[in-house]
Amino acid sequence: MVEKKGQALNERSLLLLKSLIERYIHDGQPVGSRVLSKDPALNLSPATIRNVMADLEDLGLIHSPHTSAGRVPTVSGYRLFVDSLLTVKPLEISELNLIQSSLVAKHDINQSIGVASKLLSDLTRMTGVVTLPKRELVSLRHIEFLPLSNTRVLVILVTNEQEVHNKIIHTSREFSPSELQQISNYINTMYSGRSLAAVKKAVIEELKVAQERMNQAMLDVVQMAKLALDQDENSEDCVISGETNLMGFSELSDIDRLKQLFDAFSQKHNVIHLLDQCLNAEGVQIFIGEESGYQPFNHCSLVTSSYSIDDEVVGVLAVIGPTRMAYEKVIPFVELTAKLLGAALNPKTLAP
Amino acid sequence: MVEKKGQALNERSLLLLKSLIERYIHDGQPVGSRVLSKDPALNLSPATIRNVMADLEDLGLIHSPHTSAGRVPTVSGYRLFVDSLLTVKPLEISELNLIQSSLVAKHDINQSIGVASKLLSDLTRMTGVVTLPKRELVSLRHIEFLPLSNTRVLVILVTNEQEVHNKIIHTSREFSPSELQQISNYINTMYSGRSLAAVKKAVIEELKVAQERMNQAMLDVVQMAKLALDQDENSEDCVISGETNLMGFSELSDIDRLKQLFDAFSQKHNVIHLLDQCLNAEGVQIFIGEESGYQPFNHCSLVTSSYSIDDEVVGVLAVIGPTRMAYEKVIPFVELTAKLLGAALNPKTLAP
DNA sequence: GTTAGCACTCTGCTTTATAGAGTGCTAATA
DNA sequence: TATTAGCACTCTATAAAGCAGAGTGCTAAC
Repeated sequence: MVEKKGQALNERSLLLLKSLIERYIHDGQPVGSRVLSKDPALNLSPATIRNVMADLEDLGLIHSPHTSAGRVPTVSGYRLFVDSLLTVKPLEISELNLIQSSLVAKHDINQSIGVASKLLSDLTRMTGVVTLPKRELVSLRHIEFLPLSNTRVLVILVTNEQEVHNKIIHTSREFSPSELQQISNYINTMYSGRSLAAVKKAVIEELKVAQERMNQAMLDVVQMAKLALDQDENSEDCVISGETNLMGFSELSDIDRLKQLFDAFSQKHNVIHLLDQCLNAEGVQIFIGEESGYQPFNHCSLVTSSYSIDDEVVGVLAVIGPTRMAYEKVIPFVELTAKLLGAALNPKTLAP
Repeated sequence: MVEKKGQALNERSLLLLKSLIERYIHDGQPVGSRVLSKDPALNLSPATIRNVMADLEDLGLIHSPHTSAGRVPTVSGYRLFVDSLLTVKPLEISELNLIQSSLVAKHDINQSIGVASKLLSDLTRMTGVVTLPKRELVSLRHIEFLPLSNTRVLVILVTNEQEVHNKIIHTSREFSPSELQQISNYINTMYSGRSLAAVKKAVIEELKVAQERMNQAMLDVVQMAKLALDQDENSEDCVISGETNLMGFSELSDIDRLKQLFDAFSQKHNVIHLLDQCLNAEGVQIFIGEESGYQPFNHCSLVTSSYSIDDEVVGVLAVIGPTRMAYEKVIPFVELTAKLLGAALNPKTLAP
């Protein structure tokens, strides 16, 4: 038995680990050999179980808070569990219906995002986050310039049927309403239908050409377009709901830890940065405890999934909760919500 | 002494109450007769102080957590304190400068509100709230309609130089761009410069007239205007910052209480409703403990002030913290912030 | 009216005792 | 050789007991 240390685990050890973690997730208390011995799937005596547990502890998969206290999973233990041991549980019909009906209802983008975030938090009783669709990836439908006072111009940017942005830019000189009209006409005919990223790229290209050719009219157009497309920094990039749900969990009941967590939620940019990493990965991705690399989430897990509009990944959503969460339910739930949110945002699937 | 019960308090008792509350606010622990006897302003023996404290307790101004524990102020005690005993402390120059410079900087309305809220929370190390200016009270500068698909129309509403709203409305029939142009021209010439409330009233009046005279063109105009002006329900009406600051206070360290408090913050509408009550009152208003009548705030105090643009009250700001807060500093601070926020939002004081 | 003195009460902390849970090790068993 | 029963041991959690300290209310003296 001692020689086995560090070697691959056999079937029985894995089954035992699975059983232990399931039990711990359910009860929230360190699991001892006695309770596990009653699991009919194992059918082992407490003594044998203790031997196996000692092996698992040597491998760093479980850990004993103190001598007389059963075992709890470590991060590595959870990792192994979600990667290869987990039996995902199909969603209940009622939940499925709720998600479907909530997201299908007529909403603009922001409302849909809000609904999704609230669904995530309400149904899991944890915290839900949804990032807004990356602006560069949606396409330009229509742009409009309205003169305000002096050199200030209001830009209205319609990205698809549902979504309208507005912002104020400061131009280098004063433009007349008809000039502005001309400029927007030009941009609309040239670029509408293309993605904002593509438009931005094209505009920068045009800028060079216009400068070379000393084409003032063209220069006005592209400079204006550039100003209009430049990112606004302080835009709210994600919607978080159900923060207070996390206050109920005993593993997060430490007030300092909670403060860090809630500070993180109100800062947002760190959360966004973390989620942005998932933009590339398709499907569900999980961060357990310190795996997120973000200290306030050390005692939390994130179950994330990117979501796509028309097969293009545009955003990420996630459920945040204590490491001890019902992964087998949360994972399929996050997966489905991502899928349905993507569908709900797709202009093609919307009634005109 | 016994006959005095229920009668007006003499000078000395009030001075003692003041001293006691100041001490309690400073230390956060029940104040006993021994410590108060060392206050040179009182110059009384512990025994005498105990007698006076017994009177104050009979009057419900202070309260003893248990037999051997000094006294703490009750809500009535705090009330008397802030109403008649408090010596407000002038702001420090550095704070004054910070507020001034932060608010004077060029911002649009939303940014100014955010800055004010953050100032309130940062400088008090408690929670800051600022309601957005009541929309009815600002005046219409410009309105514009852009056709989207079918019967959907994008409304751009410019209320003053800094502020732009946009929303989508559904019209009864399809309008051509030129029709929309005509309609907006008409509304702009007729109503711009008037307050939104006045415009709304006038529109409803016109609606009747147009219906009577069967004037279809006019009917189109006013119906469109009405749709454009109707309130959007789910608009975010206030900005809260520094929620997590409240996690540091021992009197709020109960996790259930905190949960209630944070739920209240994320719901917002109850907070807004509470603050709306202060719209009528000029100057600083204070709610201590249960006085707010809103259960989650039972262990908190609110120091509120309305703020005005051009002598017209348009919104409210507040600091929320534990009942045991440094009122003498918070009050002048809230007062000043309200004044400077109002000035910062006044278009007349802004550079064109 | 004010104050010193004193018995009394209540908290908060430390100490001690006890029951219970769970372990690791050893020796017996299949 | 793998499994199991048995047992001494460790650690926690909880309650009970003891004790110092803070503060009070009351009485009697000033």
